[in-house]
Amino acid sequence: MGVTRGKLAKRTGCNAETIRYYEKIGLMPEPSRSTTGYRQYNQEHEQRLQFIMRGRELGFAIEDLKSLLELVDRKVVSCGEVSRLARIHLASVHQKISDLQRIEDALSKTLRSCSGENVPECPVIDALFLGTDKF
Amino acid sequence: MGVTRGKLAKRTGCNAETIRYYEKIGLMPEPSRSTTGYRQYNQEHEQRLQFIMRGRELGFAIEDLKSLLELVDRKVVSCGEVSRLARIHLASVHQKISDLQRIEDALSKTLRSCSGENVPECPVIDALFLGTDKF
DNA sequence: GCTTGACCCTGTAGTCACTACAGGGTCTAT
DNA sequence: ATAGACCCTGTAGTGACTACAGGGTCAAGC
Repeated sequence: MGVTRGKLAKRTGCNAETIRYYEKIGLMPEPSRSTTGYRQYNQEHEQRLQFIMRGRELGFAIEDLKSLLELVDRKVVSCGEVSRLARIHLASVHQKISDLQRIEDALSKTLRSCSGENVPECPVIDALFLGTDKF
Repeated sequence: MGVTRGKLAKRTGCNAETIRYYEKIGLMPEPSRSTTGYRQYNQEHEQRLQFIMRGRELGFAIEDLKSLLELVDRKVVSCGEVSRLARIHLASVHQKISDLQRIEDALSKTLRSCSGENVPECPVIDALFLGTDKF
């Protein structure tokens, strides 16, 4: 009863080594073992792993997911606490986006003044060396 | 003649340990030393470090900066090659932004359906567990 | 029954770009 | 002379994995 690590990996799309890693850091519980020591995963493990994978896709840190899963495990899921964590995360995603947009802006401005030809004057290099006010 | 590592750190705003790290990985050259073994940095080192710092701020990877600085060192800076590297980097910044925007979208959509009150039904947790088509 | 190959186990080291010690030496000011 | 701020080296830690090395196990085919 129960699937091996490799099969769980295939079913979820998670790397098999990553599953072992999640167990090591306490994000996935230790599953039961076969007589020969093979891990045996059940439906609950699969759901939990998918929870983790969806959370990671949304950019939640491992620690965030630990907190969320702890709430689930203790069955004290309160929408208040969850939405607080999610809003904090949303704010940091927002911050990352605007940082990257600033970078994109500076880069594309500099590239626009670049001929792209094989001439030795390069505005990209100059901008990095001289620090124009673009950055 | 020349400033110590700590002083270069202060002048550039770079962490002093980071300067040592950049030397170790071959991004900064080994400077000359005082009789007692202290590193002595000059103007050229400072310019190079600022180049690196501006590049990092723009999200260039260390390896990218190595490539760019190699072109500079060999005095074969051709705008063609530089702009090629910069365009590749710009594309990856662009990709990151749109990934994050997708995440932002999914998160804020889910949060909108969340009351934020202390009720046990939480759409954020449900979304992670059940995998709604939002993600 | 034996072999082959695909799986599983463990622990450890590598990735990236730093950061933070520990355990020593040096420099400057009082 | 001594205190405190600096400098040196090497190493270990971060986050989130990934990739071995060196073994054991399982299922299929012959």
